[in-house]
Amino acid sequence: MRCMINDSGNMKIIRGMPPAPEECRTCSLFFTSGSFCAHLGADELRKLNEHSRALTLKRGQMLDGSMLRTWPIVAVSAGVVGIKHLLDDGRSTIAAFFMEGDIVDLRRRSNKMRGSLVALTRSKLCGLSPEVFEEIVAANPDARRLAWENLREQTNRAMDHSADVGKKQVLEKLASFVFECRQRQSKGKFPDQIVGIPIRRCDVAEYLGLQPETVSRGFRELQERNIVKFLSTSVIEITRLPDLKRIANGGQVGDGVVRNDGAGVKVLSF
Amino acid sequence: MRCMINDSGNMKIIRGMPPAPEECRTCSLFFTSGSFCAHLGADELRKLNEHSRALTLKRGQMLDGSMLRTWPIVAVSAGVVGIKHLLDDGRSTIAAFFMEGDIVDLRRRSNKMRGSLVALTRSKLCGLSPEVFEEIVAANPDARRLAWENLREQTNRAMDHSADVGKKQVLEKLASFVFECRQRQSKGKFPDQIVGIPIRRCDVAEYLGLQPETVSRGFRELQERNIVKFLSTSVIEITRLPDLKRIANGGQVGDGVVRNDGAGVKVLSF
DNA sequence: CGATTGTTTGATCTCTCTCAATGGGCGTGG
DNA sequence: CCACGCCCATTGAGAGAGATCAAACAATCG
Repeated sequence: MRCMINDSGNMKIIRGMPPAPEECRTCSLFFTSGSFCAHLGADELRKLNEHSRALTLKRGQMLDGSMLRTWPIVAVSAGVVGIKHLLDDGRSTIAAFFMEGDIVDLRRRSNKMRGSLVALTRSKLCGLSPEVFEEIVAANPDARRLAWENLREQTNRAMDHSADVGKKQVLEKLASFVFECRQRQSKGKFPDQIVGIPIRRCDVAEYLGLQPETVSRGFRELQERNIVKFLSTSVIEITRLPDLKRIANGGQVGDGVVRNDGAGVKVLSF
Repeated sequence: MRCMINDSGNMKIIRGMPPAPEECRTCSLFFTSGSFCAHLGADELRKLNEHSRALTLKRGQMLDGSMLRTWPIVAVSAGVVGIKHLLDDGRSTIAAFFMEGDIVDLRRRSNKMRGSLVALTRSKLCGLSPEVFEEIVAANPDARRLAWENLREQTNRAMDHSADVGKKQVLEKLASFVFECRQRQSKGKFPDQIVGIPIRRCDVAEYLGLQPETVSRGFRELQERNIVKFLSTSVIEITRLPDLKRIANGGQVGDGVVRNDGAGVKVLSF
């Protein structure tokens, strides 16, 4: 890293290095320690920035094919974007979603891209030049490691998600989703047991392969069982973490009313 | 590439280079032009081989945690392996499957691995040393590009698959699955309209989030509609490619009996 | 503040799962 | 080489979970 943040929140450039480009210095990725950009030298950053394009998307806006051909690699600096697949009869699915720090590489070998990148909230992206990106990845081991880890993480998440939507029950899907949100939300944003749902109900539904109505009913049931509590539409508190975990793993769990917890054995009724 | 295959099928080492290790010379990956190993120099190959471990798995065998900690990166040289997720109540899901040429990187950042690698057919694997792998990827741009492409392809497949299992209908899942098999089967193995199903029905079911019975019924319906024809349990012929494609894309399609194709308009009955 | 979009609730229906039983294929062992 | 046994694939009938439809309510945005 060529820059540091001091206690008063100001950035301090390590002297002797040329400064990072203005656009980057105001970008959250520049400061996020786990992010690709934070591991670049000022010279690399400048070159990447010169061949980048900042994009601001409103919810619902979509990066179409021509855009993606020019900017197939996109870094997310704020908001949530998703890969949306459309079916002929209008049904649509969100195959994955990406948040701050994710680098989405939409280049695809032979077959055409299925799905397109859609903003699920107002979001800020940075389209990166594939050539410069490759160049940096070749030269900078740190950046390479991070890019590889990021992509691998996306693969793992996508595979986990496949399993989640494949295993059928609604409550299980929702519980897994809550944990996915918890794991991905930036540290320190909320206490551990508070989870922000970064996307709307209908997007949750499309992500989990459900109907919005079903999502609503499922969340309601979790709340009625005292496993979670909705502080607002998009912020929930996990009140019974073990139960939620058990549900996410496919284990049965009761209505939250403990009949007998004397010997660690809970007799549960339905 | 440091080696070539001549017309009579024999391998010819380009002179001046040390020969590749014996184990590699008998491995299919050594010859497959799109594979990682085929793009390594003999010296790289030898070093990788020295720190590798060949594994032969029978159907059902699983690479457990301790194995995966030592060999988190695995190249598949024959057969089919899958990532299997188990739920507390016994349900299981195949989140993804891998075939010849795939490099499966099971290293995972913070959270523990969900799911484990299981052989879906008798298969041959090669556990690679992460250190040597990294070293090669750093030094060899060709290898880096291939490894990256392979991983990205896995990500894309996993995301497509999420969408497939999320969008509900059985026939659509099966149609998509047939296309996935077709796309992934090695070129020249079958004519274009013939697709081999490399895994068993029950694995297809677990992969698509269905029950084996439902898979069976679905395939039967596709055959009754004259869209596909089963040459054997594991080999199918696509008889109406456009219809199968339409189904895979979520469009409605009739019973295969064309009522009126005069003006390109098909009136379909159900 | 009004219009639009998103969320929740209830009633009904349909698709897929479940359970049970039969049939076929493949490998094993004689 | 053939017969046996096991596992897998298939078929059918019934049940349940989630989808669908319709409508009221809440939230967001210009």
